[in-house]
Amino acid sequence: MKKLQSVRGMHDVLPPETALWREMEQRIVAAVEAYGYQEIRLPIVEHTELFARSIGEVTDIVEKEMYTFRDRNGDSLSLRPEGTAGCVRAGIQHGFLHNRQQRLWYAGPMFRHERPQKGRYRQFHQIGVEAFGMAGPDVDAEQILLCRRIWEVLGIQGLRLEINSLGDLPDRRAYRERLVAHLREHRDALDAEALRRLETNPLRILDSKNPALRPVIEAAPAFHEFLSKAARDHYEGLKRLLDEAGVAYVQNPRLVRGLDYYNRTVFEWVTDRLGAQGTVCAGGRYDGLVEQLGGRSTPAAGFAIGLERVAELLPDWDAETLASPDAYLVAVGAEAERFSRGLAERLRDQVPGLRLVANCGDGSFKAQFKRADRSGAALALVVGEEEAARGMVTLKPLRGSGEQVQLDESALVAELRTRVHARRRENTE
RNA sequence: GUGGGCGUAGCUCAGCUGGUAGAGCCCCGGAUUGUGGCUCCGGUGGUCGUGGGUUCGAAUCCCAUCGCUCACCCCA
Repeated sequence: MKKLQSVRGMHDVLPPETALWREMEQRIVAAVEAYGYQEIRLPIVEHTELFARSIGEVTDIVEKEMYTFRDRNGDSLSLRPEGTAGCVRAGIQHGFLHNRQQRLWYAGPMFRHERPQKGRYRQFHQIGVEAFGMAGPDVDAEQILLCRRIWEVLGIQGLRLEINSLGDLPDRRAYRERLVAHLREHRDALDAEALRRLETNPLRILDSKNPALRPVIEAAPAFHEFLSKAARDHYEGLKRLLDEAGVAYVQNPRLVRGLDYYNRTVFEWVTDRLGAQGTVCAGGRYDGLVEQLGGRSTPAAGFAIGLERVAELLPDWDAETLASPDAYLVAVGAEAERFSRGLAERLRDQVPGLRLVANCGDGSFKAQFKRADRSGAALALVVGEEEAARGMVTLKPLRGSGEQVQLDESALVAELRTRVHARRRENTE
């Protein structure tokens, strides 16, 4: 039989690494909620049409990266390649974008059929936020500040913020036309790649690394000359807000998007520590999307964080410790086992947040202590015939200093409460 | 879709110019009759990714194939 294996580009997260992920997610969510964003839970599968209409028919994502399949009744469905489309769809469907502001966040897996490499997977995970009903650059700035706070609480340093304005749709159309015209005039100077992009995504040609194209690219019209007054003011407003907040940024006029729905502000947080996939977080405005999907015209802005990439940048948290239980209950002998089963349940009742492993599968004191040690527990609780007969429990610290002591149950509960509390505080600092 | 690197025990790897498989870690037991971590002793565990070829003989050489990985491309 062929060896069973996970699908290419889709990975398991195992303990103790899962503890790192939980910690990371909890901190991000806490930061997001500190700005009043509320959680929305969305389906992983949507009608294919939703993504075609929002992300864009001719984008790489829609053309060749979506997991698309037929439902039993013939509908074309797709695994979501990103979160914004579903969020907007839900907003329109339930009418919660009408005439009001909304700040929402979501988290979960996204799917793109790409060739996997470092930082790029076929199932990857994002936490994203979307804000609706706010047209000014203040929300853009707020979201960038939110990002900064997230890096702060995660202890991640050295990210570079890049920003740009894509202008509004008419600006972009006008620019695109002029750019295509310019490139057509110099068709002979273009390479095969550029010629292909001329039809699909001409803005991308500006990114070409081929030095032979440099003269043509430098002679191309500059986009910022095509920005409308309103878009320019918006962009200037954003920069002023960032300056006031003390956020450092780099203007990158070549920062564009693989998704068609963005307009005006786009930004990315980038690292050079991850190899080729350096974008850790990307976002921007998409004022036209709600209307494009059939809702009433609604300004909107959002961003998404790539969790696999962020996880790679995390400081050295001690996964073993985060994942390990507080105590391991050792019980040897029939009487002791009986007593310890009841004891374990009472302790879980009375000590909030206690993570207690009760020994299963018999074993000598020696064997059970070995298990206790390997479980990573800070404490061993020991019940032998002697303790069981007297209703006592021996508490033995397994890490650090401290002698073992015999306690009755209420003293044990008190002791565990203070230890668990102290440990929780430690881990959230 | 294209290219580079790599596939040997659960994990990390060694195995030189072909002579038919090893270490460390992990796991289990013992030295310690109610006490883990250190040390020592013993043990479990591999169709050498898969298929074919060359050869008396292949983990080792050749071909194919699959997988992983990194990069191009694209993006979170």
